[in-house]
Amino acid sequence: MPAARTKGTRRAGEDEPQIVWTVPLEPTSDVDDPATFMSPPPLDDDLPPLVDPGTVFLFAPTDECPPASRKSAHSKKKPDDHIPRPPNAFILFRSSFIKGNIVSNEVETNHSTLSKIIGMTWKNLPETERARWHAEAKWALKEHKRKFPQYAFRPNQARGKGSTAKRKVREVGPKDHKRCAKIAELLVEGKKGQELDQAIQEFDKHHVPEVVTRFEAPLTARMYRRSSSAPVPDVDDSSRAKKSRSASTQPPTPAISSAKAFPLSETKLEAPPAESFMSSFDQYTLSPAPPSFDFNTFSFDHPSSPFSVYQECDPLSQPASPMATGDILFNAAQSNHSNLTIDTSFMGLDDSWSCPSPLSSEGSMPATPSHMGSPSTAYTSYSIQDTLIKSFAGHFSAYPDSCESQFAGGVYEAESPPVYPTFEQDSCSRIHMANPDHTLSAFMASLGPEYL
DNA sequence: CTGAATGAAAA
DNA sequence: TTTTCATTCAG
Repeated sequence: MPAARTKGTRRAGEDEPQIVWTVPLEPTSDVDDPATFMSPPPLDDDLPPLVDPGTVFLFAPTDECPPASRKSAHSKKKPDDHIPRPPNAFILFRSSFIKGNIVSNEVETNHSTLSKIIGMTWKNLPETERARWHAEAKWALKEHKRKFPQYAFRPNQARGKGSTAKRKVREVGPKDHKRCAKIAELLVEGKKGQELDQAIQEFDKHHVPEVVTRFEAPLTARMYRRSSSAPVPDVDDSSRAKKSRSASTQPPTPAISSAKAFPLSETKLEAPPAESFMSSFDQYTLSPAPPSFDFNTFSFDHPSSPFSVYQECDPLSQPASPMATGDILFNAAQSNHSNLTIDTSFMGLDDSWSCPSPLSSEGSMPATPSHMGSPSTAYTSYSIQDTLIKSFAGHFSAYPDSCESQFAGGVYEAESPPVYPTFEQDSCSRIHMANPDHTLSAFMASLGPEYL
C-alpha cells in the first residue's frame, strides 16, 4: 500500500509561469568527425575502462529546434505554474541518450532498464566527457536562476512522511544486470547503431539472463520480459516470436536514429538530411556539437609571450617551428585532425594547486584522470581543468554567438551557450583541448587583439 | 503513478 | 543523513 501519495499539490513555484524550454542553438556546423581523446598515458590498472583510442564524444550534444509543441505531454498533477527543477548533469545526459535513441528500441525499450544502462554508461564515461555534461548542467542552472530568480526547490515532505523508510526499499523489478553492463560497455567502446544492435543480439544469443529479484524468486521468461525488453532466451518461443515480429513485420530500423548522437565518420558518409545530425532535448538544447579534433596537431607553448605555438604533426615528429596564432586558428579550423595543446607548466599550477575538482561529484578522491604520475598529479590535472574551464567561462561573453531561447512562448536573450571545454593533461603539463575552435576564439580574444 | 539511474538541494 | 524531484515512458 503505497500510502497516500495523492496528487499532493506541490507548492514549488507559487506564481511561476509554466516553462517550456526550448533553446535553439545557433551556429553549429555539422562538423562531426570523430574526435579523439588523448591517448591515455599508461594507466595503472583497476581504472574504469579507458576508452579505445578511437572512441570519443559518445554523445556530442547537438542542437536543433525540437518540435516545440511536443512537450507538455503528461505534466500530471503539477500545478499549472509549476517550475521544474533544473536538470542535473546526469539527467541531461539521459535526456540526450534517450532522444538520440542510442540504444535502439529493438534492444531495449523499458525505461527502467534504460536508466540502468545509462547509469552504467555514465559511470564508464571518460571524465572529460562527463565534464561537458556538468558544464551543461551548470549552464542550465544559471539559466534557470536567470529565469526564475525567486525559485526555490521545495521538496514535498508530506509525501515521504507517513511511513519512514519505505521510499528506497522497493526495487522489485527483475533486471538483468549483466546485460545492462554489457550494453554500457559496448557503448563506451564506441559501438553504436546497427553495430551495437548486432553485438547485443549476439550477446543475447548466448547470454542467459541473470535476473536479480528481491526474494530470489524463480524467474519466468514472462516475468523477465516484463521489466526488460531483452529477448528471452529459448525458453519461451512465443515471446520470442513476439519480439521478432517487429523485425520481420516492420521495416528495418531507420539508421538515422542512432546516428544522431554518435556523429562518427562512418555514419555521416551518406549525407543525410540536415537534421539527422542534430539531436536535441525536448526542453534542453545543447550547444553546438564540439568540433572534432585530434590531439596531435597544435599546441601552445610558453617560451616567450604568453603563449607560443607550434605544431606537432604526430607524436614522433618534433615540434615544428612556431607559427602565428592566426595561422593556428586558420589551420585548426581547416584541419579535421588537429587539436590544441596548451603548455601550462609556466602557470605554476603544478603541485600547489591540488584541490579537488568540483567536476567530480564524489567528495572523495576522484577517479584518477588519465594520468599516472604522482598522486597529486591527478588532482593537479583536475585543478587545471577546472581552472581552464573557469577561465573560459569568464570569456564566454566574448563568444560571438549568443543564442536566443524561447521561454513560455516568449523569447529572451540567453547568454552564450556553454562551450565544452574538454581538456586532458599529458605528462608534460600540457593541456589538450578537444574543441578549440569554439573556445579558442574567445580565449584568444581575452588575451588581447594582438593574439587574434 | 511507478521504476530506474545520478545528483542538486533542502529538511 | 535522508528525501524529493529533475527526465522518460512502458507497464
